[in-house]
Amino acid sequence: MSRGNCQGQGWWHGKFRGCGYRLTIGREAILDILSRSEGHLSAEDIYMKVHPKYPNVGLTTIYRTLDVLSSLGMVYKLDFGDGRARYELAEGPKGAHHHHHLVCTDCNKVVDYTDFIDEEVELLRETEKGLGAKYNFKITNHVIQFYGLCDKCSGKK
Amino acid sequence: MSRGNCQGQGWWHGKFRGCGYRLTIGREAILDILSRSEGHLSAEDIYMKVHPKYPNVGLTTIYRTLDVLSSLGMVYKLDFGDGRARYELAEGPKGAHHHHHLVCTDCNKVVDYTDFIDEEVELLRETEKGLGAKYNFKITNHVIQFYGLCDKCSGKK
DNA sequence: TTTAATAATGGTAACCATTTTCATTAAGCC
DNA sequence: GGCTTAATGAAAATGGTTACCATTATTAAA
Repeated sequence: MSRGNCQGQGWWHGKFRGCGYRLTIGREAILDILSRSEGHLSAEDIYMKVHPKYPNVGLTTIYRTLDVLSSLGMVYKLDFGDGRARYELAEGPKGAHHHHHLVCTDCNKVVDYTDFIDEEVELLRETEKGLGAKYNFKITNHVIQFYGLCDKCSGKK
Repeated sequence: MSRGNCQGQGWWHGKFRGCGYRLTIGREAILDILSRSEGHLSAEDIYMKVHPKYPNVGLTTIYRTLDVLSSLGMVYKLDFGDGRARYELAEGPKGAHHHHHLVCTDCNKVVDYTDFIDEEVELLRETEKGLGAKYNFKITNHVIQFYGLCDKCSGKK
């Protein structure tokens, strides 16, 4: 297999193998879907997209794979408060832009924003350091999200 | 019973009536529990605490009441990522301290912190204004939360 | 290549917090 | 007290996610 630089079989190949996981058809299909569709897909969304091409990849595998991916830090598991988790690929090899989310509570539209990101990230980093020390927490993650009504939905009613 | 000035029947009486809601035993019991127990209670937690005194207040009513309370802004509905919602009284008449949360992903312990709150709130306000204008969102809410391992849990294993 | 060890899979049933349904009860107003 | 209608509770339904388990695929060893 090629050297470590992510050419030829997807940059994730190495990551999987390095952690003792096997790179299977199903997993590859899921990663493929995630990387080709910019968005926040639910497990079922992914299932729907994978199924036509690979009809024998079950929903269970989708969930299991997303779990693995998220524990490897390759995928972010997002919660927009509508009762189903969404998943998005973490920064790839070339580092997709870090962003936060703005969620419409009516139509569930999600806007990725990067405005203020620098300030937010800086404050988060600072806060993490402070809180971690004060409360003896080993902070691994954070959520910052805004909820409201989008253009269209705030006009209704 | 006394006149309208919030003496003797709880400060929430007026708020309820003013919005066309009826003040019932169940609702009062729930508010009572929420205001007396500092914490983040799940619907079932509340049910458990209400039940001994008012055995005929059902879980359904708990859920429905929490919904009303949260739509009135009297209660915050929180999501710590463990599959069940938590509720806490919003600032009462004397204004409890605004705080954010630090959640242990292992034992689900939650720390309310107020450190950095001022900076956070200021940044949030700014961001809300900026994002609202740019994306035409009417922002009504935000979440800022940290996840990690608490003192005890990071020591295990 | 054959084989053995074990990781991964898919279908189904289970899980469990939350909602819905609907007939009954109780609040608030006269 | 009587009336209108919101509120209620019990049970059933819902729906995303997980557990179970027998089967299959992958890898390393022989």
